[in-house]
Amino acid sequence: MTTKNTTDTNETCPAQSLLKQLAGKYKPEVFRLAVEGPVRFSSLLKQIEGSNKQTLSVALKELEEIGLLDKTVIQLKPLHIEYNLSEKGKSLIPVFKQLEGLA
Amino acid sequence: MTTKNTTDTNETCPAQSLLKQLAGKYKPEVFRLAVEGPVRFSSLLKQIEGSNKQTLSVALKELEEIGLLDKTVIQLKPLHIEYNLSEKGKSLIPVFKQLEGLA
DNA sequence: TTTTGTGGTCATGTTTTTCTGACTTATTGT
DNA sequence: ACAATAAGTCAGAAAAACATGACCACAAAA
Repeated sequence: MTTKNTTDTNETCPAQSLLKQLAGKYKPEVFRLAVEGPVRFSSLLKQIEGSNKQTLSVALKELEEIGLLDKTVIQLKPLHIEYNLSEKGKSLIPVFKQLEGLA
Repeated sequence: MTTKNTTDTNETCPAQSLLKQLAGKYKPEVFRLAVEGPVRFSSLLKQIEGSNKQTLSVALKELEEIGLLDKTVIQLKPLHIEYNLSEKGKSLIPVFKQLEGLA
């Protein structure tokens, strides 16, 4: 495993980790939908063809963890949760735009 | 029930595939080095810590396939091959720059 | 002649990611 | 009472990505 560095972050390339985190299944899709407005778990499940709970759940959790989405409990009574693009998330919009232009 | 679909082409998001193709192991790293000048198989293997032939080989092949790198045989006698950033590849530089700024 | 270097492929493992189906807590609808 | 919706979790299986070591052709150096 070539363990040679004290800090275990062999990240010579800054884009590497971010890129990996963004590329996960459904993530670009979720991001794109979140740009248009708040998104919800069950709606995403229906909107994203072939998606499944587990993967979507992990995708949302990770997008939240890296600070691109904010999770908000809107109501407890009929449980209602929303995910919104954070400021950091918004700062990624131009990157996506460029990417889409090249795809 | 994860909605069964007749047509199996679920590419609603244009950034999706490109993002996935860029995020593979060593790929951002290779890209970054290719920005600085032509890169070669064996040099990359040494430069990229913990890299292995197989994965690197696949990475180069895929970067070539999606048209980001151009492969050139420089010499046959002592076999010498170079990979250079293509025009499409160069057009991705600003995207990477932005990504690095946010990472 | 054996080793070194370039640029890989191939078969086989291991690891990570993704998928499936069952289950949960709580509320509203029939 | 029973089913449905919301927003998930959990265990296990399948698929995709990644790593390892052997091997190949060819050339040059020791």
